[in-house]
Amino acid sequence: MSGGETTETFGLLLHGTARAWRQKLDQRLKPMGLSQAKWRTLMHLSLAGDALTQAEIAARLGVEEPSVVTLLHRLEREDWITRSNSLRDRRCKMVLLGRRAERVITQINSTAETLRHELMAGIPISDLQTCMKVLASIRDRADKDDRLRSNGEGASARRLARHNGQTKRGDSNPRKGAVRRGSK
Amino acid sequence: MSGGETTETFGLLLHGTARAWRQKLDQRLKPMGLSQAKWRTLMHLSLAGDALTQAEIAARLGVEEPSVVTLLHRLEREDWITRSNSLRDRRCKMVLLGRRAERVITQINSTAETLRHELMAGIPISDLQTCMKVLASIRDRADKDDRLRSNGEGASARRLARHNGQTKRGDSNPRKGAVRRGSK
DNA sequence: TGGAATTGGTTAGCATACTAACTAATTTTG
DNA sequence: CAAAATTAGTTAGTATGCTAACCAATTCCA
Repeated sequence: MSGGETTETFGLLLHGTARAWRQKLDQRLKPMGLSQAKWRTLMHLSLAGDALTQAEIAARLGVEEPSVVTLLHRLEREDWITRSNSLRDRRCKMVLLGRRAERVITQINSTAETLRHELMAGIPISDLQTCMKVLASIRDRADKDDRLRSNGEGASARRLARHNGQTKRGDSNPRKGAVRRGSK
Repeated sequence: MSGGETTETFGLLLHGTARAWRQKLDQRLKPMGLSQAKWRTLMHLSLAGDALTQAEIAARLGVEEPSVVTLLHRLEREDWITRSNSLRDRRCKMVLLGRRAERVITQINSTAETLRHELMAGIPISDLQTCMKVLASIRDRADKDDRLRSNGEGASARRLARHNGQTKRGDSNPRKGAVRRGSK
């Protein structure tokens, strides 16, 4: 290992911890027929208390829209949610919880809560808070756009799309013309 | 702050941070034709300094063997590695770095190193260490097997497959039927 | 007001990871 | 030693996520 010891391990540790957590949660929710992606979607819908558009869901989950398309397809196919066209805006589809989901939401939340408790039991609150501060700091930096560095153009406060507001991805996304292809 | 708030955010934060880090790394390595999964594989091969079997690679990466199969397929197709049958054990395939990989390994490592530096710049070492301690603690707990607790059955103290040793996964994998006697 | 840009959703194609079930080779054991 | 079990690798099928490219509706603005 070439680098500093501390920094070397951090990435692996962070990744490994998130992974272990996710897998454990998956493992416990699987008997209910739910993966983490599905559970998180249902949870956000439940928190919202109201129908959401797919774009809003994508923003809250922190994933791209095409990802939620298939995710919602699966959820719909399994009767967890329903989708209907918005009357306001004919582009939108409103997503809301189905009966089946409402019945198990609390159960699901308590499972997740129990796991959280188990995993963090005995860790001093202050350490936990320090850890969260560090993580938030790292995440904010990682979320920030590069290209302030490499690219000399305007690059003023581009988007910063936080994934908990409903800011969509107003990125430079020239869908139509002049795209670069053929890389690899 | 009372308990709920802290624990509520932690999972999301952990997940989001790991995710942001991963995406940033992917984004920077992509121009070199490498994703994180590929880069990590090459790094572990490089660290080993010698050929590894696929099972060893899976253990080091912390993924299942079927996952490395396709991963190595892609790496081989793109000339990053070569695979050959072992002379010792005709079941095994030995995997080793190709020329192409050797040439860029250092470059790859330095990219990752730079990113780490950027992301953690300005964070006090002591905070970082506290954070790592917390993460390690959580990960260890999440990796541990359940069913000592909730399940009253024999439970035969499974193993605890750490994903950094070379412990293989003698996991619950009853391929055919009815195995499970006191191995280990 | 009418074209241009933006936004919401979709499809297509790929990357990554999983479990289940299989084959082939080796090791364990009765 | 031969049967049984384990180990290494594979294939098949699925879940989850991504980017690129597209359509349709809406909004912006000259």
